[in-house]
Amino acid sequence: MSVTIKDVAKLSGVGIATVSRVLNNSGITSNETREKVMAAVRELNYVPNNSARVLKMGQSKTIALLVKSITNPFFQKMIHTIEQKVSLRGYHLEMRNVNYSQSEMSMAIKEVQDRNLSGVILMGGSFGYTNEDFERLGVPCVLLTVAAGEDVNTDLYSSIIIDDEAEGFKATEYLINLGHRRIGFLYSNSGNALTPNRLRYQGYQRALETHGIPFDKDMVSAINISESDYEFGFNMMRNLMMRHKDMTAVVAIADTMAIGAAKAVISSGLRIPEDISIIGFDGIEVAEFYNPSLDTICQPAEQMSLRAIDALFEMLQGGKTTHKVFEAALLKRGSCAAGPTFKKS
Amino acid sequence: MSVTIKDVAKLSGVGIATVSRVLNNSGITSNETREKVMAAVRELNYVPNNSARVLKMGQSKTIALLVKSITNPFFQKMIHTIEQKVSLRGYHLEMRNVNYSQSEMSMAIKEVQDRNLSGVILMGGSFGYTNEDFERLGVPCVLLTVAAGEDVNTDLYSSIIIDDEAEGFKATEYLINLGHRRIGFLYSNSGNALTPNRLRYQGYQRALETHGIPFDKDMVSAINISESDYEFGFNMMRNLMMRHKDMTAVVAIADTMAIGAAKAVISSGLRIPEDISIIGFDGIEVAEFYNPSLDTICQPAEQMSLRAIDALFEMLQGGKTTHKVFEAALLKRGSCAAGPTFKKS
DNA sequence: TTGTAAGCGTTATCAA
DNA sequence: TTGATAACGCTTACAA
Repeated sequence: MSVTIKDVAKLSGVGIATVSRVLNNSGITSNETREKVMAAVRELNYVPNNSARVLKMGQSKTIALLVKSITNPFFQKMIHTIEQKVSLRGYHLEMRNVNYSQSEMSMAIKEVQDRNLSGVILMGGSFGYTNEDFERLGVPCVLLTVAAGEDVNTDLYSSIIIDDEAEGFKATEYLINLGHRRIGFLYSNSGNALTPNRLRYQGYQRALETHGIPFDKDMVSAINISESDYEFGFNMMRNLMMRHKDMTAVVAIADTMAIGAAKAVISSGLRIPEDISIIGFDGIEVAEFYNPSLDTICQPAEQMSLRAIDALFEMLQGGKTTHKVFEAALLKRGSCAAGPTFKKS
Repeated sequence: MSVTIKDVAKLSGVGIATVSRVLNNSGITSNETREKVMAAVRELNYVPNNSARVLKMGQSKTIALLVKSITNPFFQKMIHTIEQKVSLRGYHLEMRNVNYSQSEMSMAIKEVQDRNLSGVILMGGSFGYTNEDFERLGVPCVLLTVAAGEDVNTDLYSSIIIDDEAEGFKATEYLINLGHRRIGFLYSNSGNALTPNRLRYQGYQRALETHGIPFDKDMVSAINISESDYEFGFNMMRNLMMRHKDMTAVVAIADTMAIGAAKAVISSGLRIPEDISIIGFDGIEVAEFYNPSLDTICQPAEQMSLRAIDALFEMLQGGKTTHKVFEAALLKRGSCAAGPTFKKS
C-alpha cells in the first residue's frame, strides 16, 4: 500500500536500521550511505508512519490544546501564536474544542492515554481542577487564563493568568472615578463554577462596595442562554436599559458582549459615551475598530501564550512549574465619558 | 507504564483477543466474559492505544481540516459545525492552520501518509489544484470555498463553493443600482493565484463594464501587507478616500475589511451610508452588530459545511463526488444608500 | 559502520 | 466461544 521503511531500505540497498538511523540522525552513518538513503527517500516520496513511531517510542511529541469555546475571538490570537511556537519546537499541536457541557479535564486524561500526548494546554474553563486531576493526567499541563483551586499543589501544573478579580475591580473603579454611580454588569457563567467571569463579577462588586455604592443585583444580567456573546450582550443590554433608565454605564465581561451592548445602546437611540459608557474585557481587535472604539481591559494575549508555551516546554524537560499573573491594560478609547457626578447639566 | 490490553486480559482472566473482541463488538462473545472484561476495563481505567490501533488497521478514522488563515472569523462558524459533525460520526478531526506562504496541498499529502488520515477538507486557499495533487493525496478530499482548476477531473474531489464572480457582480451591481458610479474596491490577494477574492474582483469589473462605468484601477486597493484584515481595510480605505474625493461607495471582499473601512470613513468625519456606502462579503456575525450594521453578501456557512461533511463521508463510503455551488444572500442592513445619481441635491 | 531481530499495543486469522 | 500468534512500521539494542 503505502511506502514504508522497507521499500526505502530495499531501493537504497541497506538495512532498515540504517534508514532509520539516517532519518533520525542517530548513531553513526557514513556519508555515502546517507546519500543513498536520502536519494531513495526522495525518489519514493517516503514519509515515516507516525503511528508506528509513536507506538514504538511511547511518546508522540504532540501537545493538545483544549479550548473552552474555540469561537471566542479572544482565544483566536492565543491559539495562533501557540500553534506557531509549538511547531517551531518540533512538536505537533492538536486543537480541540470543548463544549460548555463537557469536562476538559476528563477529555484531556482520555486523550493523553489514547494518543500518547506529551503535554496539555487548557484554555478557558474554570478554576475547579484538583490534585487528583493532574496526577491522573500524568503529563505536563499548563492552564491558560485559569488556574487550579487554591488548595492544589502548585508543583503539579503551570498557570498563566491575569488577576480577574482585580481587573474587574479596575474596570468598575474606572467608571466610578469618571462619576458613574448606576453601573450595569453584563455577565454569563456556567453554573456555580469559579470562572474568570465570576471573578470579574466579584471585582465589580468589591469596587462598588469600596466606593460606597449600593450593589443592586437587578443591574446584573446573568441569564445563561446559549446564544452568541454578541447577541447575549445585545439582548441583556436592552433588558437592562429598559429596567434602569438611570443607568449611565456598563461593564461587560467580554468585548464581544460589549459590542452587542453597544449596538443595543445605539439602536435605542442613545449615544456612547454621552448617554451610556461601556467598557469590555479581553482586548479583541474588532473592539478597536468598532464605532465608537470600545474601552477595554486588554489581556496581553501574545505574551501570555508565549509564556504558556515556555512553561510547558520547561516542564517537558523536567523543569519546574510556572505560575505567572500578568497585568491587563486599561485601554481608554472613547467609549467611556464623565458620569452624572461630574457632568454639568 | 500505561495500562494495556494485556493488563485487562490478565485481570479478567481471558485472552487479549477476547478483550479486543469485546471492545470492538467484533466476533462473538458470551455475555459472561463481556461483563468480566468490561469490569476490568473500568477498574483499570483502560483506554486503547490509538497508535497501535491505527498502525494495525492502516486507517485512523481521522480527517484533517486545513484552513488557510484560521483566524478569519468567517471560517470560525464553519470550523465549529465541521468539528461537531465529524465527531458525531465517530471520526476524529485534526485542524491545522496554513500560512499564506505554505502549500496546503503538500501539507495534506504529507499528513495523510504520516498520520494515516482517512480524508481531508481544505478550506480557503486558491483554485490551483491539479489532477496529480489529488492522485498523490490518495484519500477523499473536499474543497470548501474553493474548487480545483477547470481542467481537473471532477471525480477526484468534491467542492462546495459559492459563485464568487457572480457574487462580486451582485454586490457591485447593487451599489450601481442604488445610483453609485465611483465605487472603490478593497481587495487583497496572494500573488497571482486564482482565489475567491480574485473572482470577486472580476465580478466587480464585469458589473462596472455591464453598466457602462469606466474601470479605474486606481480605485482598487490591493497592496498586500501582512496586517490584519481590519487594519488592512482601515488603511486602504483611508488611502482611497484621500485619492478619490468623489468616491461614494466601496465593496470590500470581506466583512472584516468592510469593518476596517467603515472605521476609516467614520473617523474621517464622514457618515455611513449618507456619504459613503459600504458592502462586505461573507456574513460574519459581528458585521451585523457593527454601528451601523453592514450590508454584506452572506455565504450560507452552516449549510456549506454540512454539505462538505456529507460529501466527504459519501466519498469515504465509496460514493460519488459532490460539486455544489451555493447562492449567497445579499443582506441589506443599512450601510448602503442611494448614490449621487438618485440623490436630490 | 552496518544489519538482524525484538518488541511497542493493537487487530485479525487460525485452531482449539 | 475462545486463545495463541502473526503482522502493522518503526526504533534500538546487540552482533557482526
